[in-house]
Amino acid sequence: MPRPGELIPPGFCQRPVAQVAPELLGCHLRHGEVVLRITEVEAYGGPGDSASHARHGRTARNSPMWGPAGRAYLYFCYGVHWMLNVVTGPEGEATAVLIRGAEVVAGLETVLQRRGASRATPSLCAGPGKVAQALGLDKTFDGHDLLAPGGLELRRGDLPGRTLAGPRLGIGFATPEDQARAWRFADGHSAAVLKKAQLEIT
DNA sequence: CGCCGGATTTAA
DNA sequence: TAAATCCGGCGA
Repeated sequence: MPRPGELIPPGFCQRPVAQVAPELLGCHLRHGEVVLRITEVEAYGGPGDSASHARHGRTARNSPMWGPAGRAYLYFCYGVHWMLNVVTGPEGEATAVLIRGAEVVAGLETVLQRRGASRATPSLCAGPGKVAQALGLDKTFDGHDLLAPGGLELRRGDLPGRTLAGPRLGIGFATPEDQARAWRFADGHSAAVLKKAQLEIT
């Protein structure tokens, strides 16, 4: 990953979701002074993936998934949390990557305030709801272009120390085959990864 | 470590 | 009207 800090080019996100997802590890999410380094992600397929929000076709909520790659798809979960996804693949395919964990690179004071924490710990941004909260995201960022300067941006970071993979979390409603798919990826050298023991070296 | 409530949106 | 790509707090 040459030139850390540079905006990710559109071609990066236009590839198949299972290929893009692990390569997002180490990339940076920037919103104002806050910069997070991605440590854990999950790939979600289109209508054929019974774990995906796209499984019932296009709806008002998931419409950003059908749009161009590199856009944000944000949705509200369990009445409490916002979840950030990066749309991937060709337009109309409806695939996306859920950002599940991150480390703080810059803007720690702001992150601590948003998270209601007094000091940095490995779990400060470990969990999809925590990532969105740390970045100060909500509905207004749904559909936002992450590859253009301004607002929330996706930028080059560094490479993960070691890539781990395993089944996705919280998808008990999906078919056994889709539950078994190893579409959760994490940086094995990072502490900001939930249920790390369930992952294996790739 | 495991259970449990929170609080809202969504779509079958 | 159930279920949702969770989180933090509490008790053991």
